[in-house]
Amino acid sequence: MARAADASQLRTRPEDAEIDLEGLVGYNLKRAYVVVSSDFRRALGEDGFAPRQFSALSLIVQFPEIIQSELARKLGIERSGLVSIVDDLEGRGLVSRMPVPGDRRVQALTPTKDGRSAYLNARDVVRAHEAALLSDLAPEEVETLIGLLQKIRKTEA
Amino acid sequence: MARAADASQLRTRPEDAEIDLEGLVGYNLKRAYVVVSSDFRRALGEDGFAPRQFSALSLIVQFPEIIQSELARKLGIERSGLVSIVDDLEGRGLVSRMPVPGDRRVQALTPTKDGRSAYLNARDVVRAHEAALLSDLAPEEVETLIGLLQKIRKTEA
DNA sequence: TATTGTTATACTCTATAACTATA
DNA sequence: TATAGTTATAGAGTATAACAATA
Repeated sequence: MARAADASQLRTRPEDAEIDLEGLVGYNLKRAYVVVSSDFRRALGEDGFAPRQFSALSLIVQFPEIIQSELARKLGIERSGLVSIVDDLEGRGLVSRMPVPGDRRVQALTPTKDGRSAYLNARDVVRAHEAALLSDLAPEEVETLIGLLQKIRKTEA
Repeated sequence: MARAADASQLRTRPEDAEIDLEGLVGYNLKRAYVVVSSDFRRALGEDGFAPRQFSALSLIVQFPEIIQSELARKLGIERSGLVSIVDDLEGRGLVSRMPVPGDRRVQALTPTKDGRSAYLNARDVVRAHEAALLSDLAPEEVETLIGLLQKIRKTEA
């Protein structure tokens, strides 16, 4: 052999040129999400919103009187998983479960005044966190990225 | 009011035009990752590799004799979290923990013959899964997406 | 003192199944 | 029969802290 090779650092066979974890969308999605979500938590602080609380509150503010089943559907999670999220938001006085005349099975979710302002405040923090984290990307790149991610989401069953 | 509004479906105030969960990179990343990873699991089957087993095996094949600490670092997880992943791969006979002369603390991870062929086989299944799932994206779009995701990863602490 | 692999432990997120009260 | 909310439960995945062996 012409050169000594560090077996732990170099590819050793021609077919290994095809071994490329970095070329997979799934792997890169996961790694990028870890970076963004941990920075999200850092930005929102110890007792701030976790990503799922923030998403849920955002949709409750956007669609006041949304019922839990519909919110779960929009978030892409099971109804059962939403219970603790709403419990938390209600416990903080940010959201109210309201009876709906005409169907006593359902609970309409409405933001309280505190909930609306807590949301608007958190939204600004989240925007600042994304702006700082994505400062290496041009605005068009961020738009492109979001468009491509939404294209992938649309392929869902 | 000129038109009746369904409060659960329409924005009701001007400032709410700025409420836009869909405009956040983090939210879209998470949703897209859920789509891709659940399709990954479906494609690889009940007792196939989970994403993290696949990633670990891929790097062990790419870097034979890699030590556990270094593999954890490359994967972006803690050393302690890698133990059960390697236990699983070793239990299936796909990877061996080998002593390293000169430093008796470390374990070098090497794929077995079965491990290498199981990996190459799984890699083909993963590629087919991604090709099918991303068939709405042009090849340049996939490249662009991966490039942008890697840019985000590079901002990590 | 520092590092490697390991164990114990706990926490977050999520899913499934079953229950209740309604429809 | 079917649906909305709920509870109980379990399983990934991951992190932190501590330990033994070794450097």
